[in-house]
Amino acid sequence: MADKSEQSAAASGLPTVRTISEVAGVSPSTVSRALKGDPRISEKTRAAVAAIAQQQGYTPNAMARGLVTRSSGVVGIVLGNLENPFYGELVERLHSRLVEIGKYPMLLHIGGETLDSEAIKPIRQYQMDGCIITAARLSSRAAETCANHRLPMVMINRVARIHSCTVSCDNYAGGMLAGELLLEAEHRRVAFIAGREDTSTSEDRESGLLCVLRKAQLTLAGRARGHYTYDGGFAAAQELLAADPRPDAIFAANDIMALGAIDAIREAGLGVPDDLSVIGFDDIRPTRWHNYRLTTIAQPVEAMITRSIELLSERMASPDLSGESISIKGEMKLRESVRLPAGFPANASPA
Amino acid sequence: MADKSEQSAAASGLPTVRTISEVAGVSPSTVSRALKGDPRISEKTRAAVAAIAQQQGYTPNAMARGLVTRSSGVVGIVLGNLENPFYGELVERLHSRLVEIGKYPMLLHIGGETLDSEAIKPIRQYQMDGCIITAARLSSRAAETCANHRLPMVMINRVARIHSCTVSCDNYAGGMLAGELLLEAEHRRVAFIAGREDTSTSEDRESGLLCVLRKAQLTLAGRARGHYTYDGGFAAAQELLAADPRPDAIFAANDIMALGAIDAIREAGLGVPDDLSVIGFDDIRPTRWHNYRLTTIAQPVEAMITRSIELLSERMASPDLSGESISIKGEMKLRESVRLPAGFPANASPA
DNA sequence: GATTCTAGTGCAATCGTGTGCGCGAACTGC
DNA sequence: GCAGTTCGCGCACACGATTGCACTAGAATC
Repeated sequence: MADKSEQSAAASGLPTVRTISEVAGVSPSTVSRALKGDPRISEKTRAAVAAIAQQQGYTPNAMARGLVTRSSGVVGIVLGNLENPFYGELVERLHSRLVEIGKYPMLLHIGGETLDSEAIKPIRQYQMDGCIITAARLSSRAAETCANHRLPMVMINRVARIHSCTVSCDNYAGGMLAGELLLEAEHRRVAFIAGREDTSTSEDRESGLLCVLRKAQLTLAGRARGHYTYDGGFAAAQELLAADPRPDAIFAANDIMALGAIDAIREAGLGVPDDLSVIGFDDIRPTRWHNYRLTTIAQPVEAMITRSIELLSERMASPDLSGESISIKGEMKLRESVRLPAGFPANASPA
Repeated sequence: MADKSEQSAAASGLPTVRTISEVAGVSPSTVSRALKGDPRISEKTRAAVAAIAQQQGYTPNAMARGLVTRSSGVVGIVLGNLENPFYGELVERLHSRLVEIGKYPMLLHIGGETLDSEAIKPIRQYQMDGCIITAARLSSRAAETCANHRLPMVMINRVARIHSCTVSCDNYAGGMLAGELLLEAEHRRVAFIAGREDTSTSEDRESGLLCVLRKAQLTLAGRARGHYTYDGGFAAAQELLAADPRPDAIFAANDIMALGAIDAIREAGLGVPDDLSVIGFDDIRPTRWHNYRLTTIAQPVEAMITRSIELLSERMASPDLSGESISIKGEMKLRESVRLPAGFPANASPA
């Protein structure tokens, strides 16, 4: 017995259940149960074990535990392009919420490209409990792997092409909000800067805008692609400005492109919002910078994360729950890149 | 035998070494060795095992492996405030380099605050192989924990208060570069916007600047704190502009603050670089935005990451290597926020 | 042809934790 | 006082991969 204890101590130097059990004079299983609060263990034993564990600085080995419970406590995270501050904010909050529920996030992938099966290998290697995906599309093989593995998965701002959960901002309603504001500000030549080809977010935001325009018997005064980047937005705005007559308002599918558009408009010698109004989507930090003061539709990040964690937790507890899609309304943030409608109260939000 | 195989298959559905071994008609140990390329296994057996593993879609269980090898393949990552795009860029590249060497990054902490011992718990739980820390300070207890654990650790842009490795930009030389450029541009009233109180990066950049000024028999024309944020830089610039005579150039300890400063200067009705030159540090994406075109000292991110991974790899292989500090020179990026020195070639870099 | 050597493989223990089942003691009820 | 129940705990195995050592078969040597 003493030999065994010395062996394990020599092996890693860190206390294990056996270390604790020998000090406490009980069996390893009792230690394990005591620390998990198993009701079969007497309160007296429990307290004694807990005290010794505390004093020895015991921390359970997550790998050993994961091996037998088949639950590693690890959640995979796939991030979009971090040049867009939106994802930075997202991952920061996601991280703390995951830690709160006792899970730790492992980075699977960063960047916008399609997620291939190589990138999701660690999901199987580490027997991940779940996965949160933002702004990337799974390759068909990768999706298949996830499905076979019955991996609880939540996609943020992505439509589900496979059986899974999604949480997104109500992009269609957001597009409508933007359109309504621009119409109230008496704009009639509204142009749109789209994101990437394959993203439903950009499409939905555009559809919302179009719906509102149609009701007012208007059509789009211009349309260009901005690839969700500043440079893309800049170039797209230049393209739109070349039209004759030029648009009097631009709605960009996200903030980064809107900022690019503002700079392009100004570089063309025009003023925002004097000559053109610009409205974005996301409400990232730089929209508040004094140079921009961009009016935008804020994504309800807090609510989206709360729901994502809920959906994920539920499915980690019962993997057979069916897929669910949640859509949350965004909120208009009125700043100074849109000409205010006549007699419009500065601090009110349009319905 | 058949029973056992069916049991393990039923347990998880995924192939294990045993599954492979039974199909191949060899023992699990042979499978393990064959897949690791052990020279004792004949080429014929190796190929057969590899083929079956491939066909069955076998992926080794990292937790089981980690349990016995005491190496989890996980590397902890501590990130600074992701509102600063610098860290976004950093983590994106760190991630891909880590994956290249077969390690996976787990997020330990995001944000600028001191790292307490709660946040680094997963290091022990998951028996992490190493840790990369950017822009956060360890609490004394956390540092002690790392030291006891002999955790290979590399800090990026942080001075080591404990026995470990650091990789940083040569902040002092960078400060000198900035100072020299401003003097060549015939500025004589140079002000500085500092970062947070406790950061050596800000201090070193300031010292470099001061050294150059001193040589030219000048002193700082102003100094304010910007807390490494846009708003902080904005407010700091306002404070500096209130001085009489006001500075004719501002060096900010990082780009985000420099951008805030530019906006403050313009909001005060002054021009950049006509009335004041502004220079930053980091070379984040927004410095290239058309509205700013900020001259800055670029951190050698690629080189810094390469060295960090090297240091970490070496120490994961031999944990007893002693601490090492590497400092890499940054590079001046000439843009338009600094008035060009008379007769200064636009595309040359100052010595 | 016997012996030594080597290449190739299998056995069994191990890492640290969780858990089904069994066992003894105490307690209850009549 | 005895049977049945409950309570508290330990035994032993499992999870999936790695690895030291033993073992076998064939080759090489004398």
